[in-house]
Amino acid sequence: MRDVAARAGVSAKTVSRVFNDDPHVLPETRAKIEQIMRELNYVPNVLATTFRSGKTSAIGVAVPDIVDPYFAAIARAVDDVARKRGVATLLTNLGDDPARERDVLESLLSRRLAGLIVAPIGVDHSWLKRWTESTPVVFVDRSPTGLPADIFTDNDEAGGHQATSHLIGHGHKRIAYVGDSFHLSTEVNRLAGYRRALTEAGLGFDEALVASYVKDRDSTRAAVERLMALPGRPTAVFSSNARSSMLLLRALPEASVAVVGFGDFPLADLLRPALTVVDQDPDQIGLLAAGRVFERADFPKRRLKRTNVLDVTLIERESCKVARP
Amino acid sequence: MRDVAARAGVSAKTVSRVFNDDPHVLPETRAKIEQIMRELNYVPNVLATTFRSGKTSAIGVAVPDIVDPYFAAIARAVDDVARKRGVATLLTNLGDDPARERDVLESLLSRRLAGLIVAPIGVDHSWLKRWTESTPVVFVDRSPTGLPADIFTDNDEAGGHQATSHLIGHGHKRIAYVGDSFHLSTEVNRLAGYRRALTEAGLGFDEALVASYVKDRDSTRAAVERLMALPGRPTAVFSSNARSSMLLLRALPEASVAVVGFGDFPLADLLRPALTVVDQDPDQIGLLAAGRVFERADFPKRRLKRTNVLDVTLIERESCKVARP
DNA sequence: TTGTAGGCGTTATCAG
DNA sequence: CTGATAACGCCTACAA
Repeated sequence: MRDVAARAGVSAKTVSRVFNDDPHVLPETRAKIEQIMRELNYVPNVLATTFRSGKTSAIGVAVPDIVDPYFAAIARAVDDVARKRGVATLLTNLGDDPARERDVLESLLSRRLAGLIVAPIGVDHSWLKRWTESTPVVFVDRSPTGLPADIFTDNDEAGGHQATSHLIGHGHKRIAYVGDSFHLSTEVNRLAGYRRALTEAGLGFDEALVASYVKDRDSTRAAVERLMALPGRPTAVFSSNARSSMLLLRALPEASVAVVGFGDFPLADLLRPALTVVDQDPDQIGLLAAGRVFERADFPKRRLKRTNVLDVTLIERESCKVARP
Repeated sequence: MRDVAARAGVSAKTVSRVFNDDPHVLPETRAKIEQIMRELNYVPNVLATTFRSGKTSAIGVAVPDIVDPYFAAIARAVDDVARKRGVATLLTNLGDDPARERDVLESLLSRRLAGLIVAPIGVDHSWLKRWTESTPVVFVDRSPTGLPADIFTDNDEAGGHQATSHLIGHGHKRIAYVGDSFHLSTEVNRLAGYRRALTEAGLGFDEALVASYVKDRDSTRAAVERLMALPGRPTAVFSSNARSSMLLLRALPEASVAVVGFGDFPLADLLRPALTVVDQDPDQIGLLAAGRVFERADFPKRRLKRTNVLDVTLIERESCKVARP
């Protein structure tokens, strides 16, 4: 900037004004400076600007796993919204270690972002309080713990209920539940919905039918073997998330049990049998969360509903129809 | 920091020293300061540090589309490497407008990252030159244009040749090529491989068999209809990328033509027929690219091979066997 | 319309 | 081993 100012025979402040579209600059002065900026290939130091002003024109997104199409879709939806406002989106992977969540998030927050959207993996977010005083933080998919904050999530309980009821409607009486970890609000709620559906149908809840650590090929295989060897062998399975569904389809003996999954994913409809799913709307969640971040930033005092639950819908395909009991 | 220094009765510099593990601090002074830092919940301002030092402990990754599992895998692999070194990864979506590529990348670079990994969408990267003087930039998947730079890419030509030869081996003589845009080096090379295989087999290259704008449902449908109505109707298709493959499988009349795709994707093996693919190794690319960034950062003078081409391998499944001519 | 002074939080330098 | 001072590049406030 110094060089530009020197070459143009003006002060640094005037150069700064040109960049910030300050109207109080003579057109000719402006033209000259712009010319020299191009020549010198000058790009203002965003860092210095941010440092000085305390805010960057970027929002952060943190998700457990960027490879998961659900989170990728949320991230892209956020990016679309931010892009329209000329704001950059910085995405980061949380990984699978809850203990590192704080480090990763603070590394983002310390860049003085204009906002942060997070699908958490941790079990305590009270430490986030001091950050929320200066940066709007919006949760997606999973609720925060120990912190009041904006959250956009799916109606997991209703979805679990819908999926299970649908299988019951197809005549199944022994329905297994397959999921991964239980420290997430989503899983807890989906299991609750599953349980309620069973109870309402007078089927009763059997703990043996719950397989809760389906995370990779081995654990999936083990879970399937255990379930299939059960005295009252299940004729149907409710898979509580897309990752588990994909693993399950690989491990299940072909067309041996009916399946309904929570969460649609690419190609689910091209499988044989095509997978019946409870469809979430990650694009919508990303859209709303990004909108909320900007709304909080623009109108800090506005009172808004913190908890926002989106409806889910069942997409009936074929996998719920196989193996009628 | 000021508060901490005041409370500890030392200067700011000493506090700074404690943070930077400077050995020239009395253990008791250090203990006292650490104590007070905890009490005050002091977190150093990364921005100020970066601003001052000119380098952040973060690397950037920019990809065309984060929803594409290939790019998501690269990003996660990079993150894994960076995480082990205690470096954060900032990911960003380039989108589909080549004109915006520069803005997005400069917004990343101006944060003074320790390095940048980019799968470009643009057609000119000469402007990046001034940045590469201060920041290691490594390309992945697609080559840069107008700029010498590190690049890790698949052997696209060999892959195209392999896929096409494989179909020829199954007796096909009319093999279509389906891809998306042609301004990418990857597509150009895959087409070249396709062409070479045809020529080597004495089959000749027929421009009518090339469908180059398969980007969404409509364009895919149109392309398939055109190809199927051709006088010499193709009995096989080489799809030059995973996105096109997924679209194609949806649009193709069931089991009507043999297919080999470039790029594996989740569930490709569970489809009926299971898709035969040329397998890339995005994890490996991410790993190598991240390694190179750090190597360039640590040893600026070391001479390294710029262009790095990774081998691809054909995974034979079923889709290449249907519709034998 | 343009310029000057001061400071954002940290660290390098050099002195004590 | 510790401290004072200056500087990183920019912007706000104020002055000319």
